[in-house]
Amino acid sequence: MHAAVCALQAERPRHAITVPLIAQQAGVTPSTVYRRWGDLTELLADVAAERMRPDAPPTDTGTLHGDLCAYAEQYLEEMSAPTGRAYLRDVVASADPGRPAGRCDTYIRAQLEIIVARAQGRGERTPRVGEIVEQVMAPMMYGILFAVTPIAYPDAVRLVEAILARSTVLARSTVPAGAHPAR
Amino acid sequence: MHAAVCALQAERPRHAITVPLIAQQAGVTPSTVYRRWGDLTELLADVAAERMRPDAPPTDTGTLHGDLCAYAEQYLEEMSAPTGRAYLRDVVASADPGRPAGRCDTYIRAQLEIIVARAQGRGERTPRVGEIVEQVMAPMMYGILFAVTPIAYPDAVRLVEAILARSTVLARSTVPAGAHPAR
DNA sequence: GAACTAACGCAAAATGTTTGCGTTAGAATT
DNA sequence: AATTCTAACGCAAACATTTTGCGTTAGTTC
Repeated sequence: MHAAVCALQAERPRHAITVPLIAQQAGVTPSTVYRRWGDLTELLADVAAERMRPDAPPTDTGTLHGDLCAYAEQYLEEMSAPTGRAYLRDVVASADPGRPAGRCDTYIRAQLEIIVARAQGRGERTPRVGEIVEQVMAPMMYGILFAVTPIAYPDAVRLVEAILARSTVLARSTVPAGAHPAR
Repeated sequence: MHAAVCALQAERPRHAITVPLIAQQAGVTPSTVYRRWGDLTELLADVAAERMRPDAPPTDTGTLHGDLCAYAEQYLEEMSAPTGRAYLRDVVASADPGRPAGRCDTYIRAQLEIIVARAQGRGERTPRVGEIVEQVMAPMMYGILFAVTPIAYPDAVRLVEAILARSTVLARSTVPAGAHPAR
């Protein structure tokens, strides 16, 4: 079923995708879709959330700075494109208590968790995952979904460097100078 | 027409609102609605964006800290409620080039502009509006739209105090000590 | 092995959406 | 002031989608 939706999304604009079409593509009747998902909105939200599930751990560049930049930039590139924005819209549009949007949040945190754990394993000082979500991912999401002047590649780097600079400053005031590299 | 939508939203769940219903409430025919807005999604997005237009300047508490807290808390209270979340969803769901979501961003920045200008008029040092959007409003939006553990009242205060603390720190390194109060 | 459950297909009914055509009200032009 | 033009609307028919009742089937439990 998810495959059917993806196939149609690849060849038609969003507003031209209907439940009967999906049903036909998937070889079932529309009533099956309606009974399982309720309506088109929920189905698309479910598919979009599933598509956002990471298929691999974030790339390991050797430094926290590199890992965060790579992750943020890849996410931005994916979600600021028309296709990605449509996924985000579909995910947010759902009013389901199953909360496809919540799954996105979970996926993001899981990836960041890996990056942070790796950095700590290398002895790097790191912000908490919640802080990264708040100060890097959230502004990017806002930029993608709301901002009139769209957010761009360098902004992602700036956000990452800002939070790293802050955690360094904080660190300097709580641990002896020189206990860890400047970045 | 907007009044008709609001009236229906006040007495029915979101999924029970249809174009023919709105048309009847507004005393027009459905075709009028379809021709003007295209579909229900766009109409709801338009109405939701309009409802977010501020009807008054932000309350003046006498300090930047107080103004920002008041604004952030009022916004959070409004948008984290089921009704407000529905507005946000409707706004984001639109794929219109007219970008109802962009209007929200504009409204927010306009209100923050007022708060910042007032603070500067009092001689307070302030973050830029863009920074406040990025570090206070964006995390709140993310919390409302995505987070599994919902964002709450104290978080808004924390976000405001964090950005003010940062701008104070920055200030200390670029202007003579004592040139402005600690907060 | 029989009863139960959940999910599905089918088809009809209900509801929502699109479109062509005629009308009207207001603005612009002469 | 009369005329033309335009944009928006109502109406109604054609069309598409959504909902629902009923019968069937596959898988599960007792």
